Amino acid sequence: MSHTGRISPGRQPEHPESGQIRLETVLSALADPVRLRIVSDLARGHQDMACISFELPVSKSTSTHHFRVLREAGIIRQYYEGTSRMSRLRTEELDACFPGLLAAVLHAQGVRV
Amino acid sequence: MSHTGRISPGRQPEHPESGQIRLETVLSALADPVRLRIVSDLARGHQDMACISFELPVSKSTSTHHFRVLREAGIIRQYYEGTSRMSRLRTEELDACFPGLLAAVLHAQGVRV
DNA sequence: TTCGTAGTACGAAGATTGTCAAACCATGCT
DNA sequence: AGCATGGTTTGACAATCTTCGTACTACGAA
Repeated sequence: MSHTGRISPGRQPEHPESGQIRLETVLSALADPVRLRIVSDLARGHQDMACISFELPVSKSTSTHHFRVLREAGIIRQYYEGTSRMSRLRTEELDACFPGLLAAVLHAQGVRV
Repeated sequence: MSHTGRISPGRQPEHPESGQIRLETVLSALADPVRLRIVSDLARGHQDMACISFELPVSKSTSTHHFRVLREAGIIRQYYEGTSRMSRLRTEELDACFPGLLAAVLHAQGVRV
């Protein structure tokens, strides 16, 4: 883990910019139990987790799908670290777009903010 | 509007109780442009509107569908007044279940709370 | 270079969703 | 009674979503 962390071209996942994040897309992304759990886990202090460490009740490919939905909605940011794909919540950006939204969702999920 | 407002049996729409309202269902219900607009319109002081007065860009039956989704999610309460079905936001109950959620969504929609 | 690990890509199957038109029902008015 | 209005029900269709297994790629370690 001491080197560059080089990434092969075409492996940088696409993220929407803050200004492009749409409310409906965010709500839609959060309206799924698996994704809601991913978001809750991330907020519970497990920032920058690899996909594998979530222990989701779905297959690998389904897992990839859900992370992509969250990423394309603008809810998480992902980057590679070795073969692992790390995820973190885009908390500040999301709060700038939709103040209080993520906090309300997390609070409803029992995550203390 | 001076009389009893009698309702034929079987026409009282079913609503979930406060305790039965689920976050995922609420998020899912709000993740649609037509329904988001209905909720915004209701919040913009048009409480207790008949379905007809929303001027939605969909057919009658689709309109019925969206109002049902909102009602079954616990977001609106509906009752009959003559042949009209009136709707109102379940603001307090929703805020008791998921504090700040509706406010955040409405704020993101440009509705001042 | 060979192998294992972490994840992605690609169908495909099945369920859900948003939409409509047509037929229907309930209420109020004439 | 008859009619107009507001809404519901039904059935259909297309699109999207969730899920999976299989095959594949990228990286790190031996």
